Formats: sequence, C-alpha cells, structure tokens
Amino acid sequence: MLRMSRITDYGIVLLTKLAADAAAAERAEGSADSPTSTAPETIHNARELAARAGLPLPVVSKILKTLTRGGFLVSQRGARGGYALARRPEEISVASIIDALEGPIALTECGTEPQGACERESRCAVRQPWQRINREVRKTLERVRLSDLAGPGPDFDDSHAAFPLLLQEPLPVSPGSGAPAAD
Amino acid sequence: MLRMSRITDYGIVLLTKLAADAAAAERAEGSADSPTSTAPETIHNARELAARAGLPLPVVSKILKTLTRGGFLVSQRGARGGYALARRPEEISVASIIDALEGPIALTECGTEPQGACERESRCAVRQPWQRINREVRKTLERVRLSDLAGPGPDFDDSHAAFPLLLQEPLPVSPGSGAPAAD
DNA sequence: AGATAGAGGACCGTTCGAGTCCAGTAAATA
DNA sequence: TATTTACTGGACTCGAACGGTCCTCTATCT
Repeated sequence: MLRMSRITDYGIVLLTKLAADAAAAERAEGSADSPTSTAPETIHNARELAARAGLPLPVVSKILKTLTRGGFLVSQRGARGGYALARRPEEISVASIIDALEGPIALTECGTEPQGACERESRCAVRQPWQRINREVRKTLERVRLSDLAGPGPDFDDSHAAFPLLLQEPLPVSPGSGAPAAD
Repeated sequence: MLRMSRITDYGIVLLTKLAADAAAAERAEGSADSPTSTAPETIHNARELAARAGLPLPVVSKILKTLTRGGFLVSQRGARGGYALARRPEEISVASIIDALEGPIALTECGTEPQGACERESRCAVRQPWQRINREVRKTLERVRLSDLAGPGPDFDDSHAAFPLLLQEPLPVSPGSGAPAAD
C-alpha cells in the first residue's frame, strides 16, 4: 500500500495543528512585542494536543518527544510547559518530517543502503532506476511544506489550491504507448 | 521509511527481466512471423526466473501468480509452460504494478478510504492536503513505465538517463522560505 | 514544597509480511 | 494413456515491526 506508519501520520497532524495555531496567533497579535515563536500563546502541552486530535495521550507524548529531538519543536518543561514549533511552517517540509519519524524516505531498501550492501546487486537490473524513482518521490514530498498542510485558515476550502505546485499537469508519458496501464 | 513491501520490489524486478527479454527477442527476430508476445522465446517458467533473480522459488511463484491475476502476465500450464508479459512494457506503469501487488497507492489510510470512514475526520485538518499529496506521488509513479526500468539493454548505463521525465529540476518552493528544512 | 509536565526508556501484545508447503489441474510428451 | 512438467489456489508458520502503555526521573512554575 506504499504507506507510512501511523505514527508519522499522527505526527503530521499534530504539527499541522501547531502550525495553524502559530499562524493564527501571529495574525492576532500583529507585530506585537512577542517576537519569538515560543510565545505563551503558541505553547501547547501534550494533553491538550491529544484531546484536540482525538488521540491517546501516551502516543501523542511519544511523537512530540521525537519531534523535539528532531528539531521541529522546542519544549518547555515543568508547570505551564509544553511544545511550540521551532521553525516557521514554511521552512518545514513533509519529507523532513517523515525522515524524522521513520527514517529516510525510500521505497526500496537499495535506495538507502550504501552501494554494495545488497548481495543481489550484481543481478539486480533495477537498482539505478529505483534510486531515481525514490529521488523523485522525495522531491514531491519536499515541495510540500507544513504551511501548505495548515491551509489558509480554519475555513479551509479545497478550491483554494493550498499548494498549487502540486496541481501541475502530469508530464506526457513516453510516446508510442497509447493505452495507459489499467488501474 | 515510506517503503513498499518486498514482494512488490521482487515483482518489479521479475517484470523487468521479462520486459528486457521480450525486448531482446523482439529485436532479434525483427518482424518475423511470430506476432504475439507469447512467442516461445518470451516464455519463462517460475524456476528459471527464480534462479536468475536469485530469489526462492516459492516466493517467485507466488508473485507470478498474483501478477497473472492482475493481468500483467499470461500463463501457460503444463510441460514447457511458463509466463509471458501480457502487455507491452511501455503500457505498464510502476503505479499499476504496485496497485496489483499491495493494493492502492496511498501514504495514509484516509487517501483510499471513502470519505467518512475515518472517525477522526471531523477534527482532522490534513485530509484534503494529504489526498493531494497521495495523488501527486501516484502521478510520479504512473509516469514511470516498465520499459523505463528495463533500460536500453543489458549494457545499461546510468548516464543514458533511462527516463528523462524524472530528471526535471524540482520546482522552486514557496517564496519567502529561504532556508529549506534540515534533512 | 508541591504540582505540573516533559524526557527517556522498558515493555508487551497484536498484526502483518515473508516465506513454505501441499493438493489439485492443465498441458505436453513418450 | 501414463508420466512428467508446471501453474493454481489456499493454508500455514515464524519472526519482526509497530502501535500503544507504563514507569521513573528531571525540570520548572506557583
């Protein structure tokens, strides 16, 4: 199914919420005297985020810890502590989030392993092409930023084309192949 | 790790070998009197393919059966039986192969499930964007054809740029985000 | 001091995928 | 026709990975 783990899925949802809140707070206070992104308004603790996302607290807690280690969040311990985005949403790509939560993006193992690590490499005819496919999928995921996922606001509308970069038409396929693959 | 199953990986390797052989046979006989792609030269049995790929026979057998059910191969029972490509390599997309071997391509579950199937949908802020990401990754995989993986021949060379469509430069990211995400 | 909340890591149960095996059937050949 | 070859379909097992929980420690605020 070419899927990523549920943890990553949850992680992106959580980051999206934080990004949306940060954007809302920034908008609300204008250019006030709270310059840092760790202003109290943008700090949320795990319990609150778990409740809002409808996910169990331990899971959310684990994910937030990982994201902090990965440099996406800054944490504040103790009473009134919590998490806040460490960077602006536009500076965080979906690819980097996936990297942090479940290792480097690669459809096949030979995409990440150093060359020569696969004992079947000698008779493997597709290593090079796969590496290119991996690269291309990765580029796609790098183009998408957290700010794209957060959307323009709570009244998010699909027709707004949140990230128009993804709406480009697919390039024409190889000439001569009239019928596309059945799918 | 955003990976697909090993079975799918193997399946693509096997199909690639069959595609390369079919192309070689077609080239060798020119436009002889064997019009169908199921000519004896292009039939290979599971045992042979397993040996050439360096994979266990039962696994290869299982994969070939699945691919036959999916319409990618035609099978011939009995002595001197085997498998042959059902379609031309240019007509088979990597996306469709993945579909056949491990279900529809979707990074998250909400990409495939019918709308409303996720009980968290009401508070899920990222469903729509994810569906677009899924769609884009899928397009990427649809652009790549089996013929691209097979390469120009046995003396396959990376510099030949087997599928130039994938070598396009990445589009510029959202303006205003100077620093790319750390990865 | 006490309460709050993150940090870190151990732990467990379930699921899922890889891989094996077997009985059945179709086709070719001797 | 008997035998061999080879695909068909499905059941089955083993192990790893993942989701999820829990516990202890530390830092910070009131």
